[in-house]
Parts: sequence; C-alpha cells; structure tokens
Amino acid sequence: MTHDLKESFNADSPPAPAALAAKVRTLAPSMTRSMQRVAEAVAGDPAGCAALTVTGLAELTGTSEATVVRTARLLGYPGYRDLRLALAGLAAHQQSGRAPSVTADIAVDDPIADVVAKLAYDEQQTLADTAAGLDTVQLGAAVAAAATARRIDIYGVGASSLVGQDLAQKLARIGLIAHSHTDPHLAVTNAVQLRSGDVAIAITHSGSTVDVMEPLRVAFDRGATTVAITGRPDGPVTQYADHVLTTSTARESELRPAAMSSRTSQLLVVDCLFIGVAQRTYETAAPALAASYEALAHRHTPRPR
Amino acid sequence: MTHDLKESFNADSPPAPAALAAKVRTLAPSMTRSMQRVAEAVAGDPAGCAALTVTGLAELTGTSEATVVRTARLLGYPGYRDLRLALAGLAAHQQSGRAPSVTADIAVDDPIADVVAKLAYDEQQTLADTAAGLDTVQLGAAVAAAATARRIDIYGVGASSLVGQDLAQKLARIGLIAHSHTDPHLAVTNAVQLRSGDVAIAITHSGSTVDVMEPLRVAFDRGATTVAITGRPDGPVTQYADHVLTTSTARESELRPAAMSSRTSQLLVVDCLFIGVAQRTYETAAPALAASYEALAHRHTPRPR
DNA sequence: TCACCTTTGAAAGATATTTTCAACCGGGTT
DNA sequence: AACCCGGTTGAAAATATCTTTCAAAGGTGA
Repeated sequence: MTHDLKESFNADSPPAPAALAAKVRTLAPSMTRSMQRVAEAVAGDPAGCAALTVTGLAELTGTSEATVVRTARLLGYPGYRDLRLALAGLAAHQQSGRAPSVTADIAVDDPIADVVAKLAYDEQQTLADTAAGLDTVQLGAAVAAAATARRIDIYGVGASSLVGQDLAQKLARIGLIAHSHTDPHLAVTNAVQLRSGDVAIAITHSGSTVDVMEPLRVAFDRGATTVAITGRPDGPVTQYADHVLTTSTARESELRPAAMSSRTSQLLVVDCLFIGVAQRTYETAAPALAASYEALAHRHTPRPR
Repeated sequence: MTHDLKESFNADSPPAPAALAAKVRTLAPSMTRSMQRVAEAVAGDPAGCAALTVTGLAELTGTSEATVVRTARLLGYPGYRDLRLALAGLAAHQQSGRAPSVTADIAVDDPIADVVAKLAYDEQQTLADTAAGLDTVQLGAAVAAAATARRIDIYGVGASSLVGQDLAQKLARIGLIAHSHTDPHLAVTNAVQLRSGDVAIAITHSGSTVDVMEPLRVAFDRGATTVAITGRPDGPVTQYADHVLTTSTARESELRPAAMSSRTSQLLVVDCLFIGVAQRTYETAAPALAASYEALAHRHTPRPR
C-alpha cells in the first residue's frame, strides 16, 4: 500500500456524518490557502453554508467554484452537492445540542478554574473528534496484526515517545513482546531485525518526523506489518505504513502546545489498539493482567486506611 | 406549550425541521394521486430519498420530475433542492437518536467500533469527573509554588511515570528546571538535595506506592514544597504533601485496567498545572516554547507532500 | 534571473432542477 | 352517447447548479 498524495484519502470514507470540524482541522495543513478559506467557512458555519450554492460559497470566501469543489473532494465527498447535504445534516445536529461557552482559547489571565474547565472541555472534544475520525477498518487490521505478532516494535520521539512507552507497557502486561524505542539509532538497529509476522508501529503527530519514519521504513522494507499513528494521514510517514490510524488535531493556542491535544488523541488510539488486542488474546491476556497486578501489590503500603 | 401534533406545524411554514411525517399525513388529502406517492416515499424513508435526485425520486415513485417538485412545494419548500436538504437534516437527526447504549462495560466480543465509542465515552467521563473534583485552591497553590521554584522534582513509577515524564518535559520546555525520577533509589538520592524553595511532586494513583512516597517524604522533611497527585486523597502519601490534587477513578473492568483512566485523569491535572505555571511565567514561557519549536523543525522532512 | 511546479479562477461542459405546455383523464351536461 | 371543461400529468425546454478543463498567475529552488 504505497499510496501517496491527495488521491489517497478520497478512497476511504465515502460518507462522513459528523466530525466535520475535526476533519477540517486534520486536513487543513495539506490544503492550499484558498481551500483553507473555504474549509474554514464550512467548519465555522455549517448551517449557513448549507444554504449556499457553489457559486455563493465561492463568492463568500472570495474564491472560485473550482476551489470549492476541490475542497469538498478533499474532505471526502464526491462533490459539493454531497458536502452540502452533509452540512445540512450537521446543522440539524448542532441545533439539538447547544455547545457550552467554554470554547474560547485559554488566555494568560484566565483564572485557574477557567483553565481547568477549558482544558477539560478541549480534551473531551479531542476525544470525540478522534473517535469519530478513527477508521475502524484500519484499526481492526492493526489489531489483528498486533495480536498475532511475533514481536512488536514501537517508535516515537518527544511527546509521542511517552505514548509509545504507554502502549509497550500495556502490551507487555498481557504477555506480548513489545518494546518502545526512543533512540533513533537503536530503533533502526532493531528494525533491521524485523521480518514478516512482526509489527512495527510509528507514532508521530506531524507525520514527518524523520527519526520515526526511518525505522518504520526499514521495518516496512523488511516485510514487517507497519502501522502509523499520525495526525497527518497524507504525511510522508504513511508511505511506509500498511495501516494508518489518524489522530485528530485540536486548534492550539500560544499557551496550549499542539503536543497536548495530540497526546490525548494518540492515547485514545493506542488504548483502542490495546483493548482490541486484549480481546483477541483474551485467553492469555486476562490471567497475565491479574498476575501483574498481584506482583505489584507488595509495592503498596499494607493498609491505605 | 400545549399544542399537540397536528396543529403545531401549520404555524412554522418556511422551514420544517421535524414532524415531516405528520405534515405529509395532514396534507395528503389535498394531494393528487401521484403526489401522494411521492409524499409517501419521502415520509417513509427520508434518508434514502435525500440521496436521490429529482429524476431518481420521480422514477422510484413512477412519476415525473414535475410532480416531485410540486410535492416539495406543497410541503412548504421553495423547491426540491430544499426539501432534499431538509431530508438530510432529518436523517442525521434520526441517526443520532439511536446510540445511547455505550455506557456498558467493554466486553470481550464487542466489535471494534463499540470499543472505540465506549473508550472515548469513558475517558470523556473521566475528564469531566476530574475537572469537577479538582480543588482549584490547592491547584492554585501548587501552581504558585512551581512557578517560582528553584527546581522541580517529580516522582512516579509504572504508568504514572509516563505522566511524570510528560510534566517534566513540558516544564523543561518553558525554561524551568524539572526532572522526572523513575528509579526509587535515585529519586531518594535526589530528594535529599531539595530544600525550601524547591518543589517535589509525587504521582500515584493508589496513594500508597512506597517507591513514590519515600522520596516525597524526604523532600517534605527537607523543607521543600510537596505536591501529591493521587486518586486517594486519604491515602498515606498525603501525609507528606503540602498540596493534594485529586484525580478521579473510573470503574475498571477486566479488560480495562485502572491504569487507563487514572492516566487520563492524571494527565488532565498535570496539564492544568502546566498551563497555570506557563501563565505565571508567561514572559519567559512564550519565547521558550517558540524556541523549542524552532529547534525541532529540522527533524521533520522539509515538505510533507 | 529562469525553469519548473503548484495554485487558482474563468469559462466550457455536464447535471440537476424548474418551468412550460400540450396531452390526458374523469365527470357532468346536452 | 357525444361533448365540454377543469384539473392532473409528464415530456421536453429553459434555467440553475455543479463539475471539469485549461491557461494564466504565483511561488520556489537552481
């Protein structure tokens, strides 16, 4: 599956009911300027845009019909007509559930209570977006591969390395052979050992972190089943991925680095992967979980009161 | 609001959000035979009809385009196009109505899509609980201490160690001196160096992990400001904590270890702490964040497409 | 600067929707 | 029964909307 470029994601989800705002955010970086203007308008006011014709929306955004159609395509619809229908559906949706008013960015002078509320809300949003945007077919395939893998190598650097470690820890707990690699050199060194029947998982929000791409490429070339967990489903890392799991991207602000929401999103994906694997290996996973719990008991003071 | 069914929708003429089936029934007598066929199809399967063009619907009902348009007009829309948009909205609505049963535990035989939904829902719940249960006064105090600390030491083992590392990474990014300790011996060794003006943070879900409590005790004795992030505000660790930040605990199931939801909760707390500190040190934090972003740019492949 | 690739919108081409209009139907009248 | 007439219907023209094409504009690296 060596797809690249724009055509790749036109193939996947034909319809896309909700989670449009999330999709817009994920795809925004791969859009051209004028397409971003259109996407922004659409995400900002679905109801309003649903009432517009191609020409209308083109005028509103100061672009051309062609650009509007292109944007619709990029978002996964066959054409503008279908995007418009989806927007109408979305509008009806929002109508029912009025959003709370903590959506604003976190400001420097926000009282601490607001920070808590906004952050919690944002992360909840990120979770919802991620769940909506996750391709369950890809996830299922990744789960199947991991559940039967001889060994699982995980690559991630920076903030993503923690996510990788988390996954490795959990998989190890249910008796699988899983390792997380942070050092790029060691990662490549290890990747060389992989072959068919092994699984390599790369975690990178940007989709273009060389330190993570390189070991994945090696694993891919060696015949291992490769999985990319990334916020950029069109990024270069997907070249070497048999299965791509997309994380969502929340808008970031000055005080809220992208790493924060991408981490939340990545963790959800990783958890889903883990649970999926645990389901498939239930016979061995359940006792292993119990055993590891037992083994740690003595590390706690006897009676917590 | 006393009106019931039939009377209600005569009032709202221009749009007609729901109650389409009812409208069809009321207006049916005043329709001609072929129009009734169209109206019937529309009321029977809004979603399906939304996918059809005028011609398609005309064929389906064995009538002509003109009749379809007439029917749309009779139902109160300017034309078929608008009826179609309304249908799409209606369909989306119905869809959302059915799916409230994700609250159950994750079972071994749940399809992967359910796993995603349940997990996302659970984590969202955990976030809400955590935000609600977080003591902003304690948080504010912890933030104040951390923002002005000479150095910050963080203790966590197991799953919590990742949370500790995450916090340390982020604090370091905004120019603070923060370290996460995983090795209990090294943690204690380092804790001995602390004194008044330093901050020590212990992260333990159980509130009774000796490997984490011990360094915190040492730091406490040495006069450092100590913070405990724990799910058990009555646990032994709080003895040595000047400020206690409580994380929430979601119910766990066989397949979903406690570590999973506690991690989500801990991360939110840690994020709040971080943002709070970033706010208070904004002058230095903002440029530091920008600088660390710059420094990493070359680790990505130049042009993602 | 130039060559090359990307992005963009004007306009042509294709579809879908709306309107027009004549044929058709059914019932009442001579 | 034959005829007329208002209402109903669909084929086809007219219009609006959407899609595609293509060349010019804009940017980037050598």
